Amino acid sequence: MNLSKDKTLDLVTRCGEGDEAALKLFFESYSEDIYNFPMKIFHLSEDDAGDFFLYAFERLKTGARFSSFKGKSSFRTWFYSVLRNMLIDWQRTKRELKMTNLGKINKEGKEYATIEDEPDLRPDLVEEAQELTKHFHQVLGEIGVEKRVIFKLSYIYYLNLDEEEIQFLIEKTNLGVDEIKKKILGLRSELSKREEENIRMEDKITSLYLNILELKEKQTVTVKKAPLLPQEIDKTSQALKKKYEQRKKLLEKRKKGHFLARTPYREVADLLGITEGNVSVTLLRLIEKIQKKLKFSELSE
DNA sequence: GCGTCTAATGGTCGGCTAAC
DNA sequence: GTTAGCCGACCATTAGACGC
Repeated sequence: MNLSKDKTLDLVTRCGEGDEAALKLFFESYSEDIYNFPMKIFHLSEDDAGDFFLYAFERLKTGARFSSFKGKSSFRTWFYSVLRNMLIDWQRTKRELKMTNLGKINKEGKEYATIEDEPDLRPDLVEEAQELTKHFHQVLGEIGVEKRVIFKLSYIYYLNLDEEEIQFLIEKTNLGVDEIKKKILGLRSELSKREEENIRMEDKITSLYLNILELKEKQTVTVKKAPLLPQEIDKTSQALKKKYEQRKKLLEKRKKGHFLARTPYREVADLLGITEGNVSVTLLRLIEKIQKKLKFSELSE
């Protein structure tokens, strides 16, 4: 459904006031956009898009978010920014749930999500993520301590070393506990810069998508004036092509896992006194092994 | 068969400059 | 201010050899 600018502004204002009829009409008009958003911009699967839809719905249904729309930009531009921020929050929540047990309990004794200080209304998803975390650590625990340390050091930004692993590092490096902790803190600090850069790249992907939408709109308008402005059409087409290529490159990088804050092999190799090639090959085989085990257990359930 | 290592290769990044 | 192109340095991956 395409509403006029005035009608959209009126609808959004009423949603901001918590008007139930307006909220109902809003979801009737924009459900499809919310659902398609993660697939179009972040190339997520339909399953993930469904999960994100529920996440977004829970956060939009009160109408409180709409009060920040002042009509300075087009509603769609504003709305996509809101969805983009929500999607980043959702992905972070998912990632944290997969890596660690949240362990945060509210006054009523319920677990809550880390991003927003409110109860998590999707217990099924929480349970599923916790199960996966448990499984992942179980599989990791079956690997020898040396390999496990290589793996955890490589992803030290997201994982913690247990006592056995720290003891192994002490013996292997002849460093004291404090020195090892200092080293790990140093690595995490460096990696946090990389994580910030990753978030910046996610923002860039969204911004490119919005640019593409604007250019497409411009192209439609210009084509209507053709053949008077053929050069203008050509210019817009070229700009559009360029934006598509930039976005494609970033999406490919993300697909290859370049948006993960992984410790450089050199750091891991130096600390353990092994070669970088050794780290690389060990990590590659470990990842294959872990994936195989996780897939096998999924199939056997 | 598995693990480790090395050398070669390909890919990426950062700095610089020029053009728009 | 942004983008593209170039180049050298650095990093990650891979193939192949070797030992257990």
